Amino acid sequence: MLDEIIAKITSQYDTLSNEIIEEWKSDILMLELEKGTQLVREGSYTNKLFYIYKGSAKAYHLKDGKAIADWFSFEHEFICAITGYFLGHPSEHYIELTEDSILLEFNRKHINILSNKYHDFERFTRNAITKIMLQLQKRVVYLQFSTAKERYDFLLKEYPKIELHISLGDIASYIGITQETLSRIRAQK
Amino acid sequence: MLDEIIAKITSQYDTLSNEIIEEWKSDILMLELEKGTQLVREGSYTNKLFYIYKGSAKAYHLKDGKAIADWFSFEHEFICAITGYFLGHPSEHYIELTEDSILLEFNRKHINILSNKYHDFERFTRNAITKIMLQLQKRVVYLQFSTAKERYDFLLKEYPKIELHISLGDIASYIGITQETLSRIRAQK
DNA sequence: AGTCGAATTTGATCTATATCAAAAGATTTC
DNA sequence: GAAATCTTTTGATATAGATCAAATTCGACT
Repeated sequence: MLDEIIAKITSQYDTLSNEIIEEWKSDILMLELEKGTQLVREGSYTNKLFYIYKGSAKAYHLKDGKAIADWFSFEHEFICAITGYFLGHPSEHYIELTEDSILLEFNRKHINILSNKYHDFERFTRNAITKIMLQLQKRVVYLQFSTAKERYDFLLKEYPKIELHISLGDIASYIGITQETLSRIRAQK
Repeated sequence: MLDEIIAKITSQYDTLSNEIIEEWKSDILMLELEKGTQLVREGSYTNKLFYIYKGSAKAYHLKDGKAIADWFSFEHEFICAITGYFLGHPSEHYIELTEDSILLEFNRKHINILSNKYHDFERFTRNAITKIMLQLQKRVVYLQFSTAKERYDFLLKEYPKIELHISLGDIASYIGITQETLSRIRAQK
């Protein structure tokens, strides 16, 4: 099963040689965890990167005591506590499963070792980061200047089935509006 | 002078061998252009990446006929029409110099050739993209849920001297508020 | 199946910021 | 250096969406 998942991951980016994949596999954890499990807590040092095989997860932070969603990850996507992972700072984010999930856990050190050792793996990580960067760029554009309804419509275009997996409150905070406002937008559809 | 600039760039990320630098130099254009010059226009295909050595530039797009700033770049920073460059789509952005500037122009094809040929160069580009990604992440956080004043304070912390280089209207659109609101925030300092 | 707690909806009110308009200041141009 | 143009400020008003509060619906657990 792990082979199958890795085949799926590499098909999304670049093909990697068997040699690289074998070495990579030696340090991957496969986890099956239930909804609500916290993978990362705010303030902790984290060097973990997750790949969702089944299920979904969210990264969020607290502002004035309220949870604000920062990143959702669904099947075949990565998620990490972004500043913690890339900068080595204590995490500003929590990561929590929003459904019962099967996921892979990678370790930053091991990823870096592989990136340094294999040019192909370095390219692979660059492509993964580029994808995250472009997703963030899209979010900036619609957070900058658009109405609550435009934000919601944009999100639905990106993730048509998000409602099946993520609660209204989390969706609202992700697009920068209150849950009451989102509820009213939904009502008039 | 080109050598000096390249030394500065690589010192910000990773050291590159002389061999790589020589090959890289063979396809770099150095430009001295005046304020207001448009480097990229909306709708055009663009495979150019710029590095600001002196001066500054902005990327912006039009929404309902109004210019909305997406990215500022100051001395020793990169700028490109992000979706055009990374996805090969017609550009959604304009890029324009906000001051008389000296800049380097790189070509995507050449960058990609170097990245494929040299592992060290691949790592260098990954680091540059990671930096852009982290900048975008920070912007998302403050655009998501903060008041006009919080956004402005945050921007000033990031770029204390931005006022010397960028007009009030551009700054306002960058943080997602109107210029009248920004003017009033400034007034009560 | 019924109970309890959480999530969502609905209602009433408030407020930060947008919008529209015009004046005041800067900067560029010939 | 006066005219023209662009940028910033100030004022008056409108409004999208926040906030506060309560009712309703949903879902998990015994």
